[in-house]
Amino acid sequence: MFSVELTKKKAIIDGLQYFDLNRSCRCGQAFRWNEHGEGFLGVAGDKAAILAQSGSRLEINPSSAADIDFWINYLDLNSDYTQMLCELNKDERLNVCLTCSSGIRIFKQEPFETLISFIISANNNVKRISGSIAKLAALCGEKLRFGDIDYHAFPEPEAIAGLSIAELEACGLGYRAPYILDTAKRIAEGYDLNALKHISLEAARKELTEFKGVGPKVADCVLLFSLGHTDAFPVDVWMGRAITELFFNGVKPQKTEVESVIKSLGQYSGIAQQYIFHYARLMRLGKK
DNA sequence: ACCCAGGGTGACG
DNA sequence: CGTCACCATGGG
Repeated sequence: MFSVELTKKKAIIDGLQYFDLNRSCRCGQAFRWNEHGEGFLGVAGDKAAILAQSGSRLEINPSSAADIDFWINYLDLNSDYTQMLCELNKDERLNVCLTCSSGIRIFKQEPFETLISFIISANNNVKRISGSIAKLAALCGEKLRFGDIDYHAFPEPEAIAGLSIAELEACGLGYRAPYILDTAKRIAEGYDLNALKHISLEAARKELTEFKGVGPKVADCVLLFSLGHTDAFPVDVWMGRAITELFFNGVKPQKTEVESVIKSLGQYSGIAQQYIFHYARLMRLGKK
């Protein structure tokens, strides 16, 4: 599948297929990856890494040498996308998306971090979302060092739960501040997000939308990006446009018609969603 | 000044 | 059940 070569502190992965670091880091699934030299510097939880790709070769430079397996799992490199892509490519309407978006992998993120991040994402844009998360981490995330790089871990639920509304608003969270506070308190009190991995998509959705600031779209992002539900299908403004163009010849469909299309995409519809989303933004569908 | 951004809430019918 | 004004904030 792929080989791993370990040096003192780095790992060289070779023989990768269907992996595009640049697209995966920029596609809007995670908000703590930034360009760094030839690659990307990212933070997940309390871990950081510098990643650089050249063809089928990926260099992983982790903040701790013990985290190589963590990053291989985070990047979902152990999954074989061959069969899934083959499955999705049977739908001709997806061909153009899969071509333009090839190599995007769904990162396996931590549920609480993902939940907070996507509550922030509501009616917001990627640049501002990233900025707010960075400010939140700087405010109450553990301060850590990676070589000569200072960074902050994503805050623990208890840390966010201890903030005031004013402190949260200072992170640029606007009207979402009380949602973030309430959610952090619930998790700090012991709500187990990981349990949602093992129940049905519908039941998990219902649970998540009980959190303030979490509607169907945010719930599906959390389910897809952190809870292993590959058939969760977030529909935002871009997806609405893309579905209208790709599946309904530009005529806005009914809600039930959209649901029918999603169902037809099968158990990997969420992965397809990511490819379609990237395609829609790339093509600026619905804009000049 | 207006519109938009990986939408959700609450009120109203 | 569906619709819709409103919600903070910053960039285009």
